[in-house]
Amino acid sequence: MVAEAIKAWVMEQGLKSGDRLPGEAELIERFGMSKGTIREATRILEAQGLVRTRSGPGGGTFVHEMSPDRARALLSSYFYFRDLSLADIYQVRRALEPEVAASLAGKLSESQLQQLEDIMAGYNAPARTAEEEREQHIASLSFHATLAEMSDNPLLSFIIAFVTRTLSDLTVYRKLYDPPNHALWAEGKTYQGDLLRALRAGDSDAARTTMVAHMQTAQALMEAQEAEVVLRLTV
Amino acid sequence: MVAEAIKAWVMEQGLKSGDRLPGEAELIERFGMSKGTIREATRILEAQGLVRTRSGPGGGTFVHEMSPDRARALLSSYFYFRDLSLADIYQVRRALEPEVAASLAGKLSESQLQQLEDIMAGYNAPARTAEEEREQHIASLSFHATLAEMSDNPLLSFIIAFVTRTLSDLTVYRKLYDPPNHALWAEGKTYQGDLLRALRAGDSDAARTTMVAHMQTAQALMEAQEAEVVLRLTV
DNA sequence: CCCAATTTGTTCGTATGTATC
DNA sequence: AGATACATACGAACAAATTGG
Repeated sequence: MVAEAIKAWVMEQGLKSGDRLPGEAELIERFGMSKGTIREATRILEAQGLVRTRSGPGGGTFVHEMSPDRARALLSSYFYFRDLSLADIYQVRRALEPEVAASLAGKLSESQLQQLEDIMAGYNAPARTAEEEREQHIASLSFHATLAEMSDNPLLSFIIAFVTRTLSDLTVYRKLYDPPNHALWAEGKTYQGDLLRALRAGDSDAARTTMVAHMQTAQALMEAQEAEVVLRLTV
Repeated sequence: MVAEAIKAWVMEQGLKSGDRLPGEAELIERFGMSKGTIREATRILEAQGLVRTRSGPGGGTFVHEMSPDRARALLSSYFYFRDLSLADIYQVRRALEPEVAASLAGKLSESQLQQLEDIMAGYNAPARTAEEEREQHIASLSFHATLAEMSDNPLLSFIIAFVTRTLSDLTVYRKLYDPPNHALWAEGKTYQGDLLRALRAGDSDAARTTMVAHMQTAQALMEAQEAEVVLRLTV
């Protein structure tokens, strides 16, 4: 396939992000294909997020560093036909997030800690409507994604961002925020406060055990809501 | 973009894997675009692994369930510009693999256990050439990918398959198998034997602690090799 | 503000390849 | 073998976007 050939050529040339590929005319000549075929090939590379094209003078096709969001979207379509359960997702969260918390204890700048506190401030007051409840639920998940982004491990950051985003989608899609479960929810917020204190104090063990407890609470909360939804649907 | 429109239409229709999309002619009519543009769109969907096309009568474009390997390849290109270190990869492995081992203890059929033993048999005898060492290294990683596939958690399976494959690539690319480090390597094999016994016995705690120890050994092995490589290159 | 040059984007007509009946 | 139904490929013309004078 032509796209593969172009991709191989680009890697062989050692092109970096931002570098320009030859224009359509030159690619046609170099690979001996018609314009339409070359265009299909560049579209394929674009769909894979490897390249981006602009028209106009100075335009063309450029090597592009895939955004985390694009990678997440591509991976999502892999799981489109594979149904992930809450238990599946939380098995991964329970294993990874305590590890992240422990590794970041004492390593965060004051502005980073402040950023996390700002997110928490978004759900200090109890939600009164289902709408508010949904927003707070999402914000609380973004707390975890933000924390993961502060890790200098890009693999770990990506996985946790992916997992929390998937959980957000599930929450909204299946309305897992309604009805509100205030008791467990408040307990979850307490854990996040404890976690922040441990991170600031540089107490790695406390951060880990707090996160473990938080994950258990969150999973219990979500699974209770899920059971509730099923009940509502079947009765 | 047309590809997005088609994708949305497919999801709206609730088409499942194997279902046929309208032919080019009908797509042209339905989306009001020319042949070439429609073709580019289907190529984009094909590149994302959502669709596959066949020529001939009864051919056409079909909804397709993305293969794990395709998903892995797409995700790999995300990390192409982001350099993953051994420490990054092992931070994830150390957190996830013991969890997998614990959750599978006592749950595997005899034929699954046999499959794992067969893989181990491939590196019973010590390697004598660098070539053999490389093959054994890869086989030992496939032991972990195979174990992960036995989990009924598709998210966990995918992540571990991705991580072990990335590690294989790194190993080959940076020749981390040469020179052989027999002492640590033998120790790693012992752990895998212990692990199999724990899995067969259904001892979940033993499986977990064995895997933890194995991960530590493996990371130490790999990092020692990495240091060795750097030394050879700089001296 | 408009014009001209450059480069991708789209269309149409036609021809070829490929698999099924 | 031949007809049919479909994707694949080519080429030439035209459209749209962007930049610089």
